[in-house]
Amino acid sequence: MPSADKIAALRGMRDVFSAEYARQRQVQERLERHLRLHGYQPIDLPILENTELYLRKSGEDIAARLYQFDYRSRRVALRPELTASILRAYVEHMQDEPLPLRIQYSGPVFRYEKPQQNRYRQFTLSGAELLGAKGPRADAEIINLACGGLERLGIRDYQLVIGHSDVLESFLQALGLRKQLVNFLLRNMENLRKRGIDAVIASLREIYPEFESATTATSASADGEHTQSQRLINLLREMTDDEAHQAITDFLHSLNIRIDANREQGEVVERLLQKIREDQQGPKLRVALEFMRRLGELAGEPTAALRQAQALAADFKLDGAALDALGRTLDCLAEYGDISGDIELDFGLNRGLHYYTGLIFELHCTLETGEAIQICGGGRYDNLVSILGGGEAMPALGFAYGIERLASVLETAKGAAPEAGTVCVIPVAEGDFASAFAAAKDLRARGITTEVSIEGRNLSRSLRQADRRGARLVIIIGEAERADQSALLRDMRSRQEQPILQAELAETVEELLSADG
RNA sequence: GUGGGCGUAGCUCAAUGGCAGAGCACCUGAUUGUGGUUCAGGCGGUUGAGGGUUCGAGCCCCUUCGUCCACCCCA
Repeated sequence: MPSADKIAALRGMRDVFSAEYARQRQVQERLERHLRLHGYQPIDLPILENTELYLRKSGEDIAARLYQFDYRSRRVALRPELTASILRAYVEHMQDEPLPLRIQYSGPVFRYEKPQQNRYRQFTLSGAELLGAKGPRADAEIINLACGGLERLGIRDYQLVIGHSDVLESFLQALGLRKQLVNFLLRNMENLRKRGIDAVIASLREIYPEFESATTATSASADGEHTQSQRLINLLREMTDDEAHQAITDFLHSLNIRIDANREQGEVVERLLQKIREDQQGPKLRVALEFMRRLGELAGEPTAALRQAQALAADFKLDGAALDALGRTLDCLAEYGDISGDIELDFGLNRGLHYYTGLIFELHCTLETGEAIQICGGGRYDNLVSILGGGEAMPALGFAYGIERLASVLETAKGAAPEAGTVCVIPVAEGDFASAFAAAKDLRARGITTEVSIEGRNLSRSLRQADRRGARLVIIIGEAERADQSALLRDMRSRQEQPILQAELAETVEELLSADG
């Protein structure tokens, strides 16, 4: 028979086999129990959602990695995470529940990224969300819960990294930077830390050429301060976006100027306005970058890092509310007294999902290769409910573990092989299958894993197969047994066998197996 | 998106430019009702695809597809 081209699994998708499968399930089950013991109720959510759910606030990089498509004129997407779905479900069905609400979930998610070691396009997230709770107590509960799950799995050697997105974001906003620019900077904290300010500016120019003038070191228009157009520009700068927009539109109208019909008038005005405002972004941008550089250096032991951050905040005349809250969270966390991993503060920490509004944290483990691997991420997202159309804003936070990664961390520690067929029933001839199936049924009813050999090989081969597949006991039913409704029960370890009435088979097998322990 | 590695039997992989091989798996027999071993044999290939160089290409060159890994980012 001519064989057609082989169909392989899609890139980034994985087949999970016996030992690894068992390990992943075990991890999932233990975590579910752990979270349940803390009052987090499991719920199940759709894998397919309206694409819009992920576009509202997840951030561009998530959007770019979405598996999304049109299906019968609807935009749908495979979920890249579950927090958005949880909140969607909350807004849709759970707004009358008493708060705080504790929920857990587990299931596959999809992200179209380049696959590599410990990174796949489909993977499993298990997580918890604490809805309707604010303040350091709630923050500490979630962190402690996330760490507790690791301990529950026997992982005591891990690193907890805590950050706070408000410290940087509120500073950038207070500076009066354009929103686009703020978002860009938030995304590039890591970049700045690794490659320096120049690299960030270069990348800014590449992505947003309209900020070109803001990124050049010297301002060319310094001596144009008193020209009439400059006065007009200064006036516009003092207005809000809406006011300025209206002013320009009215101005053009009053002069009876018509704008090229190919372009939306509003768009032209918008661009003009943007151009006018960029010029003043330069100095602010430099202050922002300097602040980021210094903030990014603050990482390490919590008390010291926090003190340095407070000093930095004072230097830049920043109110330290976020830092105080962080300090209280750390105090609350200490009260639990069961964090056995290393704790580190990192003010440069910033996560890919852009809906975080306060606390953010990650858990890392070390693989046997010595390589660090992130196995959990989470944080606070107080405005996500209102973004998703909830009646009123609600404080909320949560975290999620990457199950495959957790399992790979445990792989080194303990690799319990899954049990294969415990009992194998071998019918010798065609006429013996009915009896064999009946015997197997009895055994399974008692919870004993049983396979029936259906290959139709001779007895020698069948026994060999049963043995190689790890059978503990073999039941042979053939011509000799047929007459008196018996079966031959063979112990594969002791190589001893005894005839047993088929009616008594299940009970005898159960006794033998329980004697094994 | 950037940079590497690898595509050879069902699977894992060998093969200084010179007869395409091994292990595992599968099948048969030694053994027609007694297993992990052993032995004998068998099945199995357009060397990812297409083009080029050469007397000769699995090997060198170009193109393309697939895949793994690193950077980026993340779980």
